[in-house]
Amino acid sequence: MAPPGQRPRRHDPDRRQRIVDAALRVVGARGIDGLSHRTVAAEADVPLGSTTYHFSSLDELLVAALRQANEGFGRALRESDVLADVAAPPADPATAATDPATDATDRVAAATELAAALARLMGEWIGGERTGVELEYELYLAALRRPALRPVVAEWTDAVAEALSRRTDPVTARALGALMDGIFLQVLLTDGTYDEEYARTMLTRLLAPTEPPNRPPLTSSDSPDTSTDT
Amino acid sequence: MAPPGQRPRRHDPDRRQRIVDAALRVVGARGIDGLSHRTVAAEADVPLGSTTYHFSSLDELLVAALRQANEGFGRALRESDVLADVAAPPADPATAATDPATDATDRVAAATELAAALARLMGEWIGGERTGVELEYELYLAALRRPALRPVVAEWTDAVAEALSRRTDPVTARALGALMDGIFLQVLLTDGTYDEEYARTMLTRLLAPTEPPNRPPLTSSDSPDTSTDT
Amino acid sequence: MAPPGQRPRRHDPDRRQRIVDAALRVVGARGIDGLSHRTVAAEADVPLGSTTYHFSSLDELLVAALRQANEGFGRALRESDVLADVAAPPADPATAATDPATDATDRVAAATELAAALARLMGEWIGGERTGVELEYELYLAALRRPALRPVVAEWTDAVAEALSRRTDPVTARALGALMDGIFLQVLLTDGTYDEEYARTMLTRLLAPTEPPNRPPLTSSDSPDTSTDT
Amino acid sequence: MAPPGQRPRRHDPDRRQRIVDAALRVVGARGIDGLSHRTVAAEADVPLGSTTYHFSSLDELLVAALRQANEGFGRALRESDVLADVAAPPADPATAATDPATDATDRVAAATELAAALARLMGEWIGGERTGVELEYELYLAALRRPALRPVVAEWTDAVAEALSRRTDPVTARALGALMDGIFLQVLLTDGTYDEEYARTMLTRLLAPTEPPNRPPLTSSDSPDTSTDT
DNA sequence: AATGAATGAGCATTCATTCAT
DNA sequence: TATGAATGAATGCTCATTCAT
Repeated sequence: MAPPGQRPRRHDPDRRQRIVDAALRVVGARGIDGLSHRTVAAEADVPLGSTTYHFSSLDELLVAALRQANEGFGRALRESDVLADVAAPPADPATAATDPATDATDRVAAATELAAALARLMGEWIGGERTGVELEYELYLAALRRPALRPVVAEWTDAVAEALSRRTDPVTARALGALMDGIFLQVLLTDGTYDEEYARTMLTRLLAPTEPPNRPPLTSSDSPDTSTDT
Repeated sequence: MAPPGQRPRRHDPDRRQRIVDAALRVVGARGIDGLSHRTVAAEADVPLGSTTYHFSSLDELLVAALRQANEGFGRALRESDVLADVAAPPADPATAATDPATDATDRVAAATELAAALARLMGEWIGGERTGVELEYELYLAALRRPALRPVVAEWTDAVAEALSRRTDPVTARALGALMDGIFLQVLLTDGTYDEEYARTMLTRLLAPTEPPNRPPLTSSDSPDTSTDT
Repeated sequence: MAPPGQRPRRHDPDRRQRIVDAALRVVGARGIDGLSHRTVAAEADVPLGSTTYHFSSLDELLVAALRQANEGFGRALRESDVLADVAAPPADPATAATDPATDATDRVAAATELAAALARLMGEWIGGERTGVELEYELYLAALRRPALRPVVAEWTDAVAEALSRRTDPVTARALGALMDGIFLQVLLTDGTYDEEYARTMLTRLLAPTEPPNRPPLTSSDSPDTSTDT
Repeated sequence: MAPPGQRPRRHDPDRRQRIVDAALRVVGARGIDGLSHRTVAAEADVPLGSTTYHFSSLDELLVAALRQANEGFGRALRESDVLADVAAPPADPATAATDPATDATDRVAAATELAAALARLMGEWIGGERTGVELEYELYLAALRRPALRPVVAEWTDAVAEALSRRTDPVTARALGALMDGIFLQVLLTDGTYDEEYARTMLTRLLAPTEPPNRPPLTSSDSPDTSTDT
């Protein structure tokens, strides 16, 4: 039994974990630029050499930290009502297409509901301590210049897309993620405030595909300009 | 008279400008973390003291650099056909609502067109050297942790929103910006490829406000799976 | 029974040998300064502790490595035609001194031949990958500051001198070694190219003692064999 | 006037020089491996940052140190009687070739003399503190793995060759340098003793081109300058 | 107004070695 | 007998900033 307050502590399992936790605290408090072997060692109360032993480079530590942060939000997502089985995932639109009118109505309702749930979740997340969101976005955005983080970000966006795919098609799911990112950033980067109503509206639009009103849907003239890309 | 071969260059107007240009090159090449008084002095070929003289802190230099980068994209935006006066800006959707049917048709056409123009612009931007986009996003996102940059980012998002407001309402304009950011980031952060079709589709949805149900619209062919990505 | 995919490898004979081989590769690739318990363990694919177990200090490992490198060149020397018994080793110049003229002629011919063989061998050695020579010289020269290596270097120079003594007297043999070292170093230290002709010429001179022809100039005390080496 | 013992010392010219001197002392005392920004700063009694300011890399410092060491030996060489104009430099052996017999005699005498002077100089150098020679050779040999030093070594060998060219042809001059290096190394690397007689003998041989006795002495095309160096 | 010299803090990383198993 | 974990020291280097000109 090691005397408390001292620092013999040879055998120390889950020291690795403690270091990751400390890294998240450091990034939260001082930003990624504030993360160094020294700062994290101090925060975790372990010797300097210990941090380089467990994570041979800072990138490695960042990867672990980002992955852990992702799990945090993933859990929040899962625990929220976003994924509640209000309506069965309409994975295949064709199956349920018995009564068009009813179907459409249901789909719009489901979309509204999902958008609202997402907007609420966003509000909850950003409403807490700003540090939390900032921390996660800082790690997330660091992938811009640190290729080592990119696979982890990809894992993350895939996971979100997949989760939302239970309530919409995969492509839309990705777009929802993109829009949520964009909205968060507008708030974070400009010292703005989060407007849940705005988020809900826009997410809803993304979920309700452009459907021209009561006219024979898209005229053929619509096809050509579709293909204008590249 | 300065001895030839030396580097006197006292009285040097636009030295300030040269420093900003150099800063952009440095950030493009080595990231924000690679920006220092030294690196920028070397890149601009000015004495070290000169950089601290003109920009007493790095933040100040970053502000100037971000502002200049913004102007670059602003110019591209203005020169593109995104803002072409195809249709008069329907600033207030209510005003033009004379003939619902015609109006709706026009609006859909205008939306499709604007979305396509934006998606194309995005493609052009990201299609060039990745460095360019990366550089701008790096400066832009740096505001997350550098309050000094936040006003500049706000200026920027306001400018974009205002520009787009000529073709849609201000709120939607902001959302377009958010979605564009989100899409760009998905590409940049995951080493992904830009899918113009996907971008066009989602921007279109954002531009086509949710039309309340009770009508029998949707043909199955119109459902989300249209957006074939990859 | 070790689980597959792991790396149990307890009882591993010739692990010691594998470590020495790895050390040579490491020095070849990264220089002596790049040699550490860690690098060699990685290169040999053995656990870190294993290197400190078999070689309690780096000097010990260097000794083993140098000895092994020497054997490599020793073998090359033996396999070359340098030691071919073209002419019987004129160990004692005096013995054969029957007919001065003939003898002198023969000796010149033998010297020319030996010098040519040595120069050729040098060319072959340095002509391959520069890494090989560099590696050996690096270990060899390390003795300058590492007394532990000096006995090994002495072994080596003695061995070379002894080998050459079959074709010339011991003192000259040592000088040949010295000149070869000097020539190699001129090439290695200045990024120069090896000039076999030059080497041959100078080795020949060393082998053909300044024997004043039929004139009486030099006092006998001046002749080379006077130089009693230790 | 700065208070002694303190360390204000802002304006300090020739601090650069002091650092180089300190570097030589450090290498002399602890070897190149013992040279670090810290050790040299301590030895020179300057702040750590000062060493990195004046020499942005250790290689740069080593270059300066080696150059300075070279100058030391160069001075010794110049001050010795090695270059004394005993006989006019027979730069072109052909010119003086009036009376073959006399000429040959003179040349042998000159060679003997030069060799003796060189051997004596070597003895003086190595006879002093071993540290001096060791230090210079350590820097010199470091070029093996540090390309940055190679040009300096080349400068040096060229300078020596050129100096000796006043007393012999350039190719032979280079060979003299090589042999001297080789002899020094045999002493330094094996804890041996310097044998001036041996050195003199071998240097003499190098200076006395193999001229077969009483036979028509090799056409001039065969003389040392044959060895076409680059 | 402009700048080169100077400096102390801090950085990521590598390392020989110790130690408990 | 081997070995993975652990650790404190050290290294090369970059830096923002200060200061005397």
